[in-house]
Amino acid sequence: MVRITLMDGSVRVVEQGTTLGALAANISRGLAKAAIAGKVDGELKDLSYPLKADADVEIMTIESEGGLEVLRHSISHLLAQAVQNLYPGTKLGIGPAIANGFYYDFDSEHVFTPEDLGTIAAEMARLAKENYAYQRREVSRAEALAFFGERGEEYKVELIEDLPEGVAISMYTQGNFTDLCAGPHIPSTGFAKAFKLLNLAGAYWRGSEKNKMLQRIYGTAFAKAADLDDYLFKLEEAKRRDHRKLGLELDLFSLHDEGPGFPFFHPKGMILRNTLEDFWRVEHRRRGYQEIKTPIILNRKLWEQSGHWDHYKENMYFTQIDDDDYAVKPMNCPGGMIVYKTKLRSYRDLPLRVGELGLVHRHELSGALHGLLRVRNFTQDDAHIFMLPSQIKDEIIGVIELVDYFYHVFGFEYHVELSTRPEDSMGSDEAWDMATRALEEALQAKGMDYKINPGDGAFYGPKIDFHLRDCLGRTWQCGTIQLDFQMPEKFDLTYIGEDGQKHRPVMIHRVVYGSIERFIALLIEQYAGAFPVWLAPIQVRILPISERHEEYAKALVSQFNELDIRAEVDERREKIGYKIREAQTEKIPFTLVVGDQETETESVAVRRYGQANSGEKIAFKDFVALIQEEIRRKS
RNA sequence: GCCGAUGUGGCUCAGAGGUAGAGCAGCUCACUCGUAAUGAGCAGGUCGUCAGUUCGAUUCUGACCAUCGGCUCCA
Repeated sequence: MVRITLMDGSVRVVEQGTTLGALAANISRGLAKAAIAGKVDGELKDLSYPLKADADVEIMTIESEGGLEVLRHSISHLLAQAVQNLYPGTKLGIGPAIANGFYYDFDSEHVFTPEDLGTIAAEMARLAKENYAYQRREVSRAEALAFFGERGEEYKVELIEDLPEGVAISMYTQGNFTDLCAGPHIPSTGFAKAFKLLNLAGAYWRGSEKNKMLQRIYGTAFAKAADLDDYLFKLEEAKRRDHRKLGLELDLFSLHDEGPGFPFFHPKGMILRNTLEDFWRVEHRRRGYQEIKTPIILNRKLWEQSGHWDHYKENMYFTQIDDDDYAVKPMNCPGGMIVYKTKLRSYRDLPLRVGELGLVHRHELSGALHGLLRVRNFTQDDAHIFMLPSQIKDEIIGVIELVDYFYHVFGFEYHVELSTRPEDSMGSDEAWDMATRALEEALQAKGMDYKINPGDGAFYGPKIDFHLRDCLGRTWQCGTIQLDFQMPEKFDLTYIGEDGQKHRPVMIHRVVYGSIERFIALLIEQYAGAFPVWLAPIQVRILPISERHEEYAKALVSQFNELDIRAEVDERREKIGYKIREAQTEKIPFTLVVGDQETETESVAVRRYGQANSGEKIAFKDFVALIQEEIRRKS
């Protein structure tokens, strides 16, 4: 007999060899039905796993988060089975569960088309109905190599060869299909009830562009059909928030063949930009930042000195002036270095916080361009902080707090990553260690959760990245803090210390928005285009009922203008319903209807965006107070 | 850059080997109107670009460009 401790702390004594499935049945009939896998002493196991010794056990149901992952992973095997049935000779890559579903990579003679997805899904449904059991078998390395080698599964062979010594190698078989897999899996294919194949993509084997490109099929799966429908509906909803669609509809910006990756900002988009920049300037001035502007094109020698020529050339654009080589700046820092060096600095000047809204150009691969989220020129809300080594931690904490404050104002949730030394980089290991440790300590001092991103730092230093989410759940790096011991060295930056001697300052590169363009894209999606009043390109639209109310409407507009409130009149000879509809379509926060009653009483009938059946009449001066308060609160 | 898909008036989309349509938007006219579309009329496209096949191509083929979904890369 073995003693099993369950999640709730209760203990069951069962016969040795009892399977997890039998244990679940022993606990309750409901659990037996919902169970798909389990955890034994924290390790994921199939329901068929026999309990050999005393253990802590958790039975996982299909509804639980871990359970959903098991289900999705199992359905990726089902996908592979269907594909190999339909397209014999297809070789298998990998097929994991991912955040919202799963994928499987294939190497096939057949080029999959979107139409094939329906055929494959039908085959999957057929296989699910057959209700094959997922049977686990542990094998020796030699046996596994022989099995997959015989079948020409070169990718599986490569995976097996890379498995560490001593690890158990297992294979799962359902019907005529066997895959190399650690498991666990659902008991049988019949559990796959609600799944959908979503799209096709190319993906390099093991994520390296040096390898062959495989064909990846993405899909998703849920415990029940209602959950799947719900998810598919949310995907559709998300498309409505897409900043590329809303940017066009709301007339904020446009992209053209004449400048791929070089966005054009329209008047309304400029209001957004300028509002964000104004806010940025106010908040930075308050925190002791100064502002500079450095040139966009600078001499080749500068880029050689900074190390960009050696480490960043592929991403840069070049030009010639009077037979000399110049580069268009991909970063603002070298310009900032030059400004620092324009005079002798004292330790009393430090920390020196110097900001720059700088337009940088970077050559991104054509296939990577994406609306305003990935472009080839963008404005960084950059700043370089020059400081004493003793000021590092406090300065980093100051930036972390600043970023947190900004994102909070816009209602963004974010996650943080710490990126360490990349392969192509400069400087000593000691300097990198010191810098990485300083960033880590600051994060710990703030009690922040963070993920480590090995080898993803800038070529001159490690960094803390702040990631925001787009409407489809993809995350984008926005804010970043990069600690740099290299540039001060390269440019021989100095300050005069208390001892009257020259010393080397340390510097931070940091951005809060990251890229104004990217931040605007995420804002559009965050608010679904319905901006809070302080950001809205048009804050108030006045709709006169008829021609005789136009004069009053115009008088209101000039009063709003006096107060820096962005207002306009819709003077078209249209019915009020038509004008209301249009103002709502344009997501204008406040629509004011003015007719005889309002004209006579110096009032306005207020309709807020998204609120039907309103039209509350209030005095004009009361409305002004209301909107001013809302602008002030940035809500 | 790589894999796949797409590319028709400002926008959303239909269409066929014989030289293009709809709705919305725009313009004109009428209606002067109280909270999500008043009616009528007009105008607007060398069908992404460049080659090729053909008596003839926007429709077939190829190359290129751009966009979309990924991979890679990064703010």
